[in-house]
Amino acid sequence: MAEETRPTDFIREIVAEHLRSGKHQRIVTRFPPEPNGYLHIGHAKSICLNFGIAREFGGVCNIRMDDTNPTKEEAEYVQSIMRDVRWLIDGWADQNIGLKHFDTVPTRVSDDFQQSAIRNQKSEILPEPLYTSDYFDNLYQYAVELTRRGRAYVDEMSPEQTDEYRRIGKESSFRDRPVDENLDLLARMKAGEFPDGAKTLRAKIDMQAPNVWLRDPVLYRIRHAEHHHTGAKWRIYPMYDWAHTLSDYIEGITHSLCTLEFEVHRPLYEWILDALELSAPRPRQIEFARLNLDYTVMSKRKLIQLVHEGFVTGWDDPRMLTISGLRRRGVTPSALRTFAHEIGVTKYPSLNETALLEHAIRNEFNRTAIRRLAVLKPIKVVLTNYPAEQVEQLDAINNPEDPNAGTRKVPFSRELYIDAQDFAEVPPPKFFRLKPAGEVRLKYAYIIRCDEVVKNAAGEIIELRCTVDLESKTGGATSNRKVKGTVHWVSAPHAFDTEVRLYDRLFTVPEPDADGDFKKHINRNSLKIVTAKCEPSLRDAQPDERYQFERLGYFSLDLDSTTDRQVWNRVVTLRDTWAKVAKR
RNA sequence: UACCCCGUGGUGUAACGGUAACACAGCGCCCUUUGGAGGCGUUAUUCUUGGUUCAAAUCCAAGCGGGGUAGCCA
Repeated sequence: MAEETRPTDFIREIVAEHLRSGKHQRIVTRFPPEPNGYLHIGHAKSICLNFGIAREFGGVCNIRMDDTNPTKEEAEYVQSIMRDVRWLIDGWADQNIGLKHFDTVPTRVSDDFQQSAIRNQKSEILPEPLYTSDYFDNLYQYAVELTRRGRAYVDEMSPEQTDEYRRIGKESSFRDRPVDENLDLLARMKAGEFPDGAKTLRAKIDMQAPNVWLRDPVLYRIRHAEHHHTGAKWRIYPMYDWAHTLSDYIEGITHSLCTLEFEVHRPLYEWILDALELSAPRPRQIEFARLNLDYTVMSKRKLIQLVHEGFVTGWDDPRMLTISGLRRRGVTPSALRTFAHEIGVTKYPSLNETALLEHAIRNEFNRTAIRRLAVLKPIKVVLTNYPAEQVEQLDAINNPEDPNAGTRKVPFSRELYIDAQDFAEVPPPKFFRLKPAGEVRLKYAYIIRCDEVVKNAAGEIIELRCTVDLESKTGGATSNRKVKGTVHWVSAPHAFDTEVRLYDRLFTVPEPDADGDFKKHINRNSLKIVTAKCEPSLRDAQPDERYQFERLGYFSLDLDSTTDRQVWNRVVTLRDTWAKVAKR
């Protein structure tokens, strides 16, 4: 399997070296989402990287909610994130997930601290992730320690002034406050004595540093806000750099993998570990390029606009590249993992073609999907020389790629449906399908010839009257006759109707946000709903099964399905070389 | 503007100083009771210029191009 071939990237090389040299005995990575939105395929890349490394090197990947900003985060997102992560790694890295250990918060009390993996019990109750906010006490103690060491101070400048001073490299007049005063002020900040924005705790580094993140970054800000996880306990909240670095340290993370935009934060990450003189082994931050895909947008901000402004039906709209959208559409975790594996991991900010994702899906589904016959846009075909009351049960192969999938019976009768696209009254060149006086094979059945095109008053085609070569059935005398085209069909009296949702890309251009106005490139025809005619055996279709409607694509049952009416999602079309030829 | 990072076929990745490999996409042919799948073939003076070396995609320098950062967001 593709995902089993050994992937080697610069991060895995570093990890392997750290194991070889004995710097670490056991690898601990982490996936640290902020619970302020749904996970998307870019997060999937990160999940596959972090859990993949834990899995390959026999380590652990902690899942930690990076919840340091009470005004932006909500508990409901925690549930969706957990669901998405577990779905994506299920059956693959279950043994490597690091969760909250029986309600015990990790506390690094010794150098050999190690986070334990918790077995995925597959219970209905979602296990609890780790939370940065569980370390708030710890983080505060570290802040006191930093202040005591004279490496931090309480500042009173306004946000605007702080920005301005940072830009020009000027020191705050509060910078050289005595340690005792800083300690006192910090304690009073914590006690809630000051209003929002009145004071901050700042690291005392170097206001002239070329890297602006070293120009006395803010470590704590005052926020009189309720936190989704810690409630009303805190009035000061740590900033990302402080919280993330020390959470990594507390959990014994060995490799802290993040995206490129945090590259300039790394000196600060290391400064924090140094300033506190924290004992080895220390975590190491390594950055990689985030996932970019063509014909889509990836940021949470833009995805949320698509939802709120009604361009899609929700976070799990099958057109959305959120994990929940992909899941609903019918993409499997394994296909997503294969995709993540195939795009690789580098520091080059690339733009990947969505075609690669489609390929990963097709490649897997070709091996696993059950073949069925369905007609999306029916045209009636009447076989004039076939007995009116006769019904044959023909053998059809369930999956030519998998002999064990066996066969099934498909009813055949005098009246059928074929797809409108498989008939042309005035055929273009190289049209191998049905045309007046032309022949075509009905898959698993007979060769037919079109004798007559019947139209209504409006000139629309009502039915095709055809004759069937009665000897041409599989195993028959003329079954091996050379006929250029083969077409799918369904017996009219036996077929049943279903709703089928056909999806196209959400945007019309490869880089919708290149000009800063992605909404004007939205594809208004990204969803088409049709009523399809399906062969009877499809009545038993299962939600977790993937189907190929022959010659059309791969389909999956949508959760809107009821006992009365099935709703299908087209996950991806089949490769269609004829469509390309026809275009020219 | 300052600082940091990155430049290998159309796209993405590999080659770890020894003469450019793989996947996807495209195109052509073969095969086919899915115009699917499969098989075969085809696409690169490794951004530029200089330097080091017997030897450079790999090391060094400059230029050019792209990306990131400059929230009391993460």
